[in-house]
Order: sequence, then structure tokens, then C-alpha cells
Amino acid sequence: MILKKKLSIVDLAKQLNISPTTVSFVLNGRAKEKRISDDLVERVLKHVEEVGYKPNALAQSLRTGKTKIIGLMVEDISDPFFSSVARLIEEKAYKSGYKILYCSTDNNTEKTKDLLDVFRDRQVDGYIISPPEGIEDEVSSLVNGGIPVVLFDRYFAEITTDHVVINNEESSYNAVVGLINSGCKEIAFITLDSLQSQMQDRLKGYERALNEHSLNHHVKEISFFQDSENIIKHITNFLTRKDNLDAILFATNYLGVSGLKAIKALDLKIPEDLAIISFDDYSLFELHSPSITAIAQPIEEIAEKVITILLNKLNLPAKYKKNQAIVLSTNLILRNSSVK
Amino acid sequence: MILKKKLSIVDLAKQLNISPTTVSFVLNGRAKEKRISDDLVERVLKHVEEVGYKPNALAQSLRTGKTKIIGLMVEDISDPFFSSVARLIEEKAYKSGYKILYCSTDNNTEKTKDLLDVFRDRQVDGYIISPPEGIEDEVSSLVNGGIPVVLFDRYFAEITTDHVVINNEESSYNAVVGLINSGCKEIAFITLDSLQSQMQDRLKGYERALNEHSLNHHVKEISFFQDSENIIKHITNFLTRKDNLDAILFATNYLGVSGLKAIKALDLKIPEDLAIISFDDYSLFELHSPSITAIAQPIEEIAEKVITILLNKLNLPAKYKKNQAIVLSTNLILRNSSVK
DNA sequence: CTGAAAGCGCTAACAG
DNA sequence: CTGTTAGCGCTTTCAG
Repeated sequence: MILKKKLSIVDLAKQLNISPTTVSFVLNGRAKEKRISDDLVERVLKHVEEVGYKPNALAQSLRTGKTKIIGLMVEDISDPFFSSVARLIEEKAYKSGYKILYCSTDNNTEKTKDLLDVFRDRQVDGYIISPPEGIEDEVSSLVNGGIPVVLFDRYFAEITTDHVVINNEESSYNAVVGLINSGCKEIAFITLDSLQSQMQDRLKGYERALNEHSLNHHVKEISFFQDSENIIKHITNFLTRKDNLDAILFATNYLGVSGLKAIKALDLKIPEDLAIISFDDYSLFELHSPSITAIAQPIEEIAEKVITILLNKLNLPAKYKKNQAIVLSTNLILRNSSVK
Repeated sequence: MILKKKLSIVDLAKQLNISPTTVSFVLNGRAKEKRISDDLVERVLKHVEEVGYKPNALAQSLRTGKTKIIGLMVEDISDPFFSSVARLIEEKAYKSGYKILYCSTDNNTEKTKDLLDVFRDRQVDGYIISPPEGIEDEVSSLVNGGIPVVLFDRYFAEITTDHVVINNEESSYNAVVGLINSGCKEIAFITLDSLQSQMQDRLKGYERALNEHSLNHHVKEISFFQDSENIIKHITNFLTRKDNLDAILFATNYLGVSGLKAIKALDLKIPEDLAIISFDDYSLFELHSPSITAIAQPIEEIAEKVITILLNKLNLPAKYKKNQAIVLSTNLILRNSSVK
């Protein structure tokens, strides 16, 4: 079925006794424009079909400078939030003829810089990035170079970029207020020791809610760079030291999962001993006993916005597009873990 | 920091007053071989560093026919099993200088064929595929064309390929025997209506165990192509009709998750009313009440084998490599859901 | 309407 | 040791 020998456009031209130019025009749908006879067009198309000719995308890219490849850099593709978003982005990208070159950054600044180089070398047409700290300069220079970049999940306040994020501050504010209303007084916030915008905003929301109600702050910042084993240890330690807590808000899904494991090991009752809310929803939280209240991100909307903005930029000259900062709303899914 | 203007190897040569060839040789580490003076080598390297020159990977690829890109096709990147494997593969690939072009096949044969075309057009150097049914011919022609392909999770018995799978039959056999030993008599197997090898093998193991103990078969095959909503409905319906069941083995993680939801909705007690075992472990199963016994796949080993085999083939001429069929063992993690 | 020819940036024979 | 040069396969300008 599939031919061994790779045909080039020149081969086709020879076989058809016409010039490569003509073949190229026909293939690129510029026949009308170039006033090529319908007869010829059909003959070319038919022959292309017959011999199963496929243009060499590499040569095309080298010539046109366009690769039809989007570079997707997420924190960790095995995280359910990121893999779900990636899945949807992929789908929409393929529909528009774009392929995805992807990688996980591990939130590692140096690794990410290397990866950006790799992507640049391969001349990806556009970037979708959930950036780690410290790559402002690299992103800036991409943007200034007129290359489409969309950040998501977090962004850099200092530089102007397209980005789509959620209303992090409001989301954690609302979650904490919910806990307060259900009678909690000593509410902890377990988060990452991260300066990334989304983490800082979640922290702000938590603090604002507590301040408005004159409650004590209990913030536990966990280092991102460790395995779940260690995260559980740190949470366990925190919970043991702070034995007066009556509620916890987890800043990410995997902190939530690790937290649940710690709580289980400590044999604490949810929500009696500890009310729980976690950022990011997924099946685990629904099926847990008791079910876990979660701040669900609008995954589909995020993916939709990200890819729409990017495709738009890809198709229109840079000058016509101004940057978009999209802030989407989360959905607080009330379950049994947060009501005393 | 990053330069706007793209430098070519010819520019460098001019600036250094030498020929592009020399620059190319130095850059490709063939200086010694070509007996280029250490002095010159250093001068070139220094200059390259200074001006921040990066070769154009596209041109390199067009010239050499190598892209240093691996095409990764999984069933669904948002599935925790596949995303975990993908994560590990990615990491190892990058370490060897390979990038990953990925896509989800949705188990859709036509879509996969298209995707294979796309990958071929982009001249990926090698393929890692968890194949849907019906792409034997395409895989064959790739393999026959001398292109490195490694299948995983499933394979095609009819064609010889490198692949890494798990001992599916034995795994489900052992799981079912476990259920039988703990007193279960009416054991259901909830699986997909799939002819893929891994599904068929899991079914075989189930049937063999039942036959050896002269127990009744209760197989429910669910169509792959529907959302989880519908899967839950089908499972609910099945459980309602078959109200004499005392155990279920789920053939995949998401069937397991859907099953748990159905069971919860029906208010059945695990393991009293129904003992449960599911293929594929993850955090949900450990934290569930009761915790769910799972057949854990050796994710790291799978990724390790897959990428090792592929890199090997990539680096050695096809003739020297014979195909490897790796069968890895699973780990039955006994938890509370399977002991009556 | 069609063809010749000039590159895109790189590699590698081949010739000094 | 180093330079010239011919492509890899495609697009596109410019001339018919």
C-alpha cells in the first residue's frame, strides 16, 4: 500500500511532463489564481492520488519558515489537570492542522530554558506554556520576536503576554469563607513554596478571608521538588504540630491527595476533625468517603481559550492582535468534606 | 540576550574567514577526524558561543534525513496510565536528545492512520505506539521500511514487532483465583468490547480461572466509544440485572472508576455485597473506602524498556537488531476490597 | 498558463 | 587541513 520510494515534486513533474512549479501551484490550491487549466489540475490531482505522493513537510518548513507545530510545555504531563488540558488542546490543534511537540518542565527553570531552545531550534510556530518561575526574559524575547505565545495556569505580572488563568484569589477566598460559614476557625492553607502567580493569588485569597474574619493564619509551604512520599511526611508533621486545626484548604490536587493520605494515616475524621477543600477536581474526590469539596477548574474552557487565542495569532499578522488576558471562573463543588 | 537575527553557518564562516565546511565539521565533532587544528576548533567554538549561534534543525533534518523526533501515539494522554508512561518516556528521550511529537489515538483506527501519515510526513525517526485495532498493515509497512517501531500495552500477534506488554492473562487469572479463594462464586468481568490483545488476554485469564473452578461466567463488554456517563449507566444496568454477583474484576482503570461510581449509586457494600479488583493502580484506589485491590502495571519498567529498545534501534542499523517481545509482570496489590 | 532557476540552511563528497 | 560545490525537496519570483 504505502510506497517505499519517496517521490519528490520533481518526479511528479517529470511523470506528468510538466514543471514542478505547476505541480506545486496545483497542490497549494493556487491553480485558479495562476489560471491553470482545470484539465491539468485534475490530471495532476489524479496522478498525485494514484502514486500516493506526500510532500516532504521538512522541506516545506525549511522553505516557508512554518512548521505547523505548536510547542506545549506543561508542568507535568502526568498530572491529571495538565494532561486533561493537553488532551483537549491537542484535539483542537490537530483539527487545524497543527501538531504538538510537548514536554514537561518539572517547574525547573533551567530545564525549561533548555527546552525553549530545543523548541526554537525546531522552529515551532507557537508556544503554549505553563511557565515555571524565572523565564520572564525568555518569554519576553519570544513575544518581542513576534512569536505567538500563550501562557496558562499562571502568568508573569511584569510582562505583557496572552494568557488564560482562573480567578485564583477569589476562588480560594470563597472556599475559605465557605469553611468559615460552616463553623471552622483554625483553617490551614497547604501550598507550595512557589512565587508563581497562581500560588500567590490562592494565598492572597486565603489570607484576605481570614483577615476579614480576624482568624489565625496557618500556612504550610511545601517545596515542589520532592516526591509524594516526602510531601506526605511534611503534611503529617504539620498536622501533628498544629493539632488545633479544624480545616484545610489544599492549593493543588496532588497536595490534596497527599494530604488525604496523611490524614488517613493519622486516623483523623473528615469533616469532624478536619474539614477539607482542595483545588482541582477529579474522580478521586467524588468517590472518596466522605466526598471531597473541590474547586474545579473549567478545563474545557481553558483549553478552548488557549488554543483559540494561539491559532488566531498564528493566522493573523502580529500587528493586528493585541494581547488577551483571560480570567476564567472556577466552580466550587460542595461535597461532604467541608460541612461540619 | 537572545538574538533577533538568525545566523547561518555561512555567516559564521564569513565572520571567521574560513569555509562553512570547516565550521560544520567542528560543530559536528568531526574536527579530529578531519585533522582540523585545535587552535581553529577553539576559535570556532568560542565564536559560536559568543554570537549564540544555533543550527537550524530543520535544515539539518532535511539534509540528514534524521529529525531526532520520536512519534508517541497513546490511546489517550489524559488517562493516568498513559500519561505516566508518557512522562517517563519523554524524560528518557530528552536525555538522549530526542523530542516527542505526541497524539492520542482515541483507539480510533481511521484517526490513527491519519496520524501515522502526519508523523511520516514530518519524518519522525521512530514510533512508540499503543495501537488501536486494524492498523497491522500500516505498522508492518513501517517496520518493513526499516523504521524503528515499538508497540506497548498491546501488540499484534500476526505481525512481528518489538513490543512491551504485561502478562495480562496471568494477571487476571491470579486476580480471579484470589477472589475465588476468598470465597467468591459469581465473579463478573467488566471489560471493553475490544479485540486488542491485552483485552483478549485479560479475558482469557478470567475464563481460565473460572473454568478450572467450574464457576459461571459473567462477562460484560462495554463499548469503548462513549463517555463515562454512559459507561456508568451500562454498568449499573448490568449490576441490576445480575443481582447474584459477589465479585467483579474490572479490565481497566476507568472501567473501575466508573464501576465504583455505579456501585456507590446502587448503595452496594464493598466487599460484603461485591468484592472488587481493578486493573491499573492509582491514588484513587488506595484512598478509597474500602481501599481497592488493584493489578498494578510496572509503569517505570514499561517506559524504560520501551525507550531503551527504541533508542537502541535508532542508533544501530536495522540489520543488527532482532525484534524483542518483552512481557513484564504486574503486581497484585491486595487491599480491602477483595477480601470477604 | 507554464517553466527556469534561485534559494531556505546544512552536510559531505571531492578536490586541492 | 580547508574550500568548492552539489544537493536534501519545496516554494516562488520572474520571464516567457
